[in-house]
Amino acid sequence: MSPRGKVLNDTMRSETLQKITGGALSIFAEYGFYGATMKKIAEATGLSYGLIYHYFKSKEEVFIYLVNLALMKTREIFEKSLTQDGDPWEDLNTLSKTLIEESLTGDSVLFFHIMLQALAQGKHLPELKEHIDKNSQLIFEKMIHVVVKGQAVGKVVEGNPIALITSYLSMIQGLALYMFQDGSIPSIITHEYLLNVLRK
Amino acid sequence: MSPRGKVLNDTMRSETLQKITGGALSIFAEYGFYGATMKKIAEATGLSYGLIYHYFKSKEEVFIYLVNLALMKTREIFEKSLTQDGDPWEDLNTLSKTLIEESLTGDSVLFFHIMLQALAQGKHLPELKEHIDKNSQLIFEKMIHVVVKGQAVGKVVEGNPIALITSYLSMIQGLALYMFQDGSIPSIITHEYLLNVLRK
DNA sequence: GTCTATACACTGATAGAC
DNA sequence: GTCTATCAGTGTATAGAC
Repeated sequence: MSPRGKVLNDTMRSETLQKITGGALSIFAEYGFYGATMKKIAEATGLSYGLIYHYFKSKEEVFIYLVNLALMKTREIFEKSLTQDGDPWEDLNTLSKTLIEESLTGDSVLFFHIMLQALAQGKHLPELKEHIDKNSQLIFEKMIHVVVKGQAVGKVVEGNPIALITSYLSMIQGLALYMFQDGSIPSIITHEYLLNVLRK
Repeated sequence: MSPRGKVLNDTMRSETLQKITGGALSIFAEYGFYGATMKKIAEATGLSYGLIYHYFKSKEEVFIYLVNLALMKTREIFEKSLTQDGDPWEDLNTLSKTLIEESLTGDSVLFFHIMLQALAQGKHLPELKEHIDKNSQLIFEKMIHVVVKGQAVGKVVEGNPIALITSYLSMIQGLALYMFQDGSIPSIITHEYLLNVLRK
């Protein structure tokens, strides 16, 4: 999972490693796991081909490393926004605002694209599927509390909470896909449209 | 675009061609354009490797053919559902019901997966992007009329119609992505959750 | 740590037998 | 129409010089 088995998740070992992961992120996001090649990644970083193998032992390991990074960033957003100690609708508002205004803009959207590629093509990377499933479940559990509480106070629309959350998360992934093609879309989409999914 | 340049879109030339497109559909849907190989496709059809090249001149041509098929099926659904001569909300209800209950179930979902793969990785197939953009625009135009009319009669929520439609279409693509992983989700998602995006 | 050169398998596409 | 055999090019990963 982690390169050379010693790198911590919070701080990168060296500047070179940052260059590699940065280049790999953009290439994997654009071409997917199979379409990305080590040659393209090397060219994107400006470094030499063989050097990547000094930091990662395989292409698959680079990809899994980046997906885990994306999973961590995503979970962090959900955990920070859903404080669960005040108005549940306020939590959902903060979450939606953060997702639309921060996660789906600039370079941050690359992490969503990586997730997209992992979901669309990662069926044959078992280790990947495990991590994704585990993290998705944690996010789901976190949201269920807020949604149910929101329904109790009459702010969230009726319906199966699992179905509502699935709808919500689906729209985010779908929006990320749209922004893949056309970068001009985000400007007209505000968090209010995302909240429409849950609003009573 | 069309195999050997003479095949009509409505009727397949032979049973063999159907086998090829069927196998190719499932492989492309699962692996994406780059991850799919002609060998895998041949194995999925049960036919020999070289035979595919008797019907299509390249892997790219097979993919583009299938994406166009998916685009046509998608457009057909939108055009049939949005009659535009009655209650606009009724149109949106019909559309949502068809999408959830027919398009996102069984083998039909493979066409959405193909679209997903094309959107996620088709940036470097220019011919593809053209067709997708053209068809997307037609769908958008068709929907705008209904959404604006729905807002006029107070059934559709306020907001930028383009943003509302983008939200709606994003959720569908996102749901297709979810069903890629977990086939059990569709059972709890009804068209009502999709309509929540537009409901006032 | 960083680079170039290379081994080796796989892929897309073609040729040609039946 | 259908098949097997094959070619040229590309891809991952490694070896080894500096």
